[in-house]
Amino acid sequence: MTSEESLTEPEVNPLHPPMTPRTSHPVTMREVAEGAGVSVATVSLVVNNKKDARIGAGTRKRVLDTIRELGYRPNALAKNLVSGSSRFIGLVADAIATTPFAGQIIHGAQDEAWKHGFVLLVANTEGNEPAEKDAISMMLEHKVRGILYSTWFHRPAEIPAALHETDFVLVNCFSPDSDALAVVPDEVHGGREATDILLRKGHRRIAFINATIPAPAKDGRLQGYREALESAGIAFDPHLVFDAFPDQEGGYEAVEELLKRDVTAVFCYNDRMAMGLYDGLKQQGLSIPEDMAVVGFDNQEVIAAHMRPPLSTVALPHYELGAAGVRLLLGVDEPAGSSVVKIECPPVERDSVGTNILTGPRSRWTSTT
Amino acid sequence: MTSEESLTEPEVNPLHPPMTPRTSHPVTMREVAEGAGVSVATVSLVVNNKKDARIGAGTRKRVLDTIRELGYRPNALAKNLVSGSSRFIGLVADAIATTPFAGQIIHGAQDEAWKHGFVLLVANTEGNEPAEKDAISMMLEHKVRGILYSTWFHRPAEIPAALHETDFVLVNCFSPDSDALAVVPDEVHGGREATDILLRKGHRRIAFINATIPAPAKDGRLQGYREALESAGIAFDPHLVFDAFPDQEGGYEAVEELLKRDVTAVFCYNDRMAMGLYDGLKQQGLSIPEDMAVVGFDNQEVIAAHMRPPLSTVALPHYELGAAGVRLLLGVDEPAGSSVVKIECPPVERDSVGTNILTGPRSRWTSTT
DNA sequence: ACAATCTGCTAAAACGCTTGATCAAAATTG
DNA sequence: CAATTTTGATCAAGCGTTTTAGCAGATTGT
Repeated sequence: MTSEESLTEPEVNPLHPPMTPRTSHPVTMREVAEGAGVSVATVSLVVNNKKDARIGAGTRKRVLDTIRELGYRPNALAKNLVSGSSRFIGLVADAIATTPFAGQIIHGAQDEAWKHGFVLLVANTEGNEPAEKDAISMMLEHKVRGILYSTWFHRPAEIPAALHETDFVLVNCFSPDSDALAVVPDEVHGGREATDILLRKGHRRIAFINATIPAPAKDGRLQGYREALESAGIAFDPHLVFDAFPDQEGGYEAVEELLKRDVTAVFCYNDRMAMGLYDGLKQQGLSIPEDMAVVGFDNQEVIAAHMRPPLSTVALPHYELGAAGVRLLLGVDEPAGSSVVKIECPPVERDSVGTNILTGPRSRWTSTT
Repeated sequence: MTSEESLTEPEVNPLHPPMTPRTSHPVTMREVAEGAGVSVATVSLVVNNKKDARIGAGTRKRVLDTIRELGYRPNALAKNLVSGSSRFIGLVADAIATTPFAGQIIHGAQDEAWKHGFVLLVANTEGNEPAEKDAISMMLEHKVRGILYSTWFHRPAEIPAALHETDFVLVNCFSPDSDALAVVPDEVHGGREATDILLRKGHRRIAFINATIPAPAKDGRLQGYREALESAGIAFDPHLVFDAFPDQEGGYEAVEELLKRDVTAVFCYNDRMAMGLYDGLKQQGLSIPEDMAVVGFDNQEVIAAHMRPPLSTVALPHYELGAAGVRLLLGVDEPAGSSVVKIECPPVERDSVGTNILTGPRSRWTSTT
């Protein structure tokens, strides 16, 4: 190599593979600056087009062009470093996989986070302690804006100590002995909605098959059932309420008990139970909703919408839980009153409740999904 | 300020709120260094306990203690900045929520990523173009190690241009016109497994109700069905194969056609179809598996395991898809031969196929989940 | 015509961490 | 005991940004 390398014009040479420098290491702001013949500061100002920055039209264009030419992408890591705070929100779930529900929580959280310029960092712990600790550590190390700690079914939860090192919101669970922010489904309201569906059809004797296992849902839905009856001026008959294991088997087996009750309608603790109940009823030669109107709970799309007839139910607002969790975390929503925010469970009417038993088949309540 | 500020003893003063500095801004390495009376370099060496770094036992302990005292957490952002590469893996999904399946992909990916010290950045695009572009951009800006691009059902997919700016792997989809790395379920193998379940029970005339809509699954499963028959020395009878819409309704309505076929067993394109089929069969007074053995496909836990009787099916390996995707991305696995890796679909036997129709009720194949 | 103002841009210090080069002191050698 | 090696720890540069302060030249006001 001879010394006079600067013989060539110092004009912008056809630098880099003309477009998309895919193989090479990422293009930095400095390279853009050099390419455009300006300082990095200028590039930064253009990139973020700061309102009060005074940049000449020509320069701006030159920078923008160079950016396009080089395929520059800002480095979020560096950006976060200097700004001190990252745009991450952590989501710790105890069962991403076990259930379709978790997906909805993630979805809601991710949408809402995105809306505010944040991205989701997810970790699955499959309920195991050390994994959970690791997950939280990792998130803290990434300086997340905060953490959503979610469970796949509504329940009380212990708050992992590390969570206190950052902002956090419990999603689908709550802490009985602290006033941590939490978002949970409004079980009582849901129970009322479920019962109301049947009441609106004119049913007066409505059974409620509750779960055998203790849970906020168990108590809440029962209370909702009672409240709905009361509002309708119907006396609560304890005889119409009994327990079964909350799955298909349980529902199937509950049929015998149910038929002793002399009711025209039944509210099942969940959709799976209703699914089993369907089988049992059909086996008895009974038809739904003519012989027995049925509503479930959970709105498990895969089953509820496609049973024969499609099952009326009440939806668990998982999407909303995730979204509300993020809003609470970011302070977009303020918790009113209690630190536990309750989200309504919207009713979903399908054919399993038929038409109004009083006004006949022309009821306007029937809907198909 | 007078000049003699160093009057106070330079000994470690009781700095900071004794423990867990929750309110204040995060503790940095420099604060630890000051606290322990060493340089940041030393702290760094201790934190990462570098093998070849020579640190005195005393110093090490002092640093470690200070770290604990102050509640120091390394800043992953800064760490990544200097090292150039982040420990992120992006997961772009077209439908986190619509289906329970996506959850499994996330789960598998997250477990595997974690295993290699990576964390998952998830983004849901709900199939819409701009969201997808944004998601990918965001991931590129975070300098992810690579991106998993996943779809909720197995299908050909177009590769978003931006993906080429980093390493990526298609999950549950593939690019017909490029040799991009991809992981998909082995539909053919699955079809064979499904058919084999029935063959093992001694069935010879087996119907296959395929989907009406075109998909890799449609062709693959059919081919698997044919291969299985062939291996068993049974001639393929096109009359035994017909199409139905792949949901409960479709299955229900397919019963009529099915019963014209004079078969003892049926392989349904998916579980939902099988679910409808159950209803139809029962309504005809037929019982499963005595009058008709049934296998489905997908192993949708919510339904398959809890139908009456529990449905034999073939599982879509979503968890494995996610995990294999990550391995492929990180180069842990090398694709053998084709750039499209096929994952086996394991059979899941339940009671819907009953006992061997030839050897009677003592078959060892029956299993309950 | 000269100060005051405005315009367009740059220098340089952070941000929290890693790491190769150094360096002083202590331990080992011949 | 001087020369060498080892040990223990520090310096300082750098990762890719943002941002404050500031500087030169152009434009205005009087």
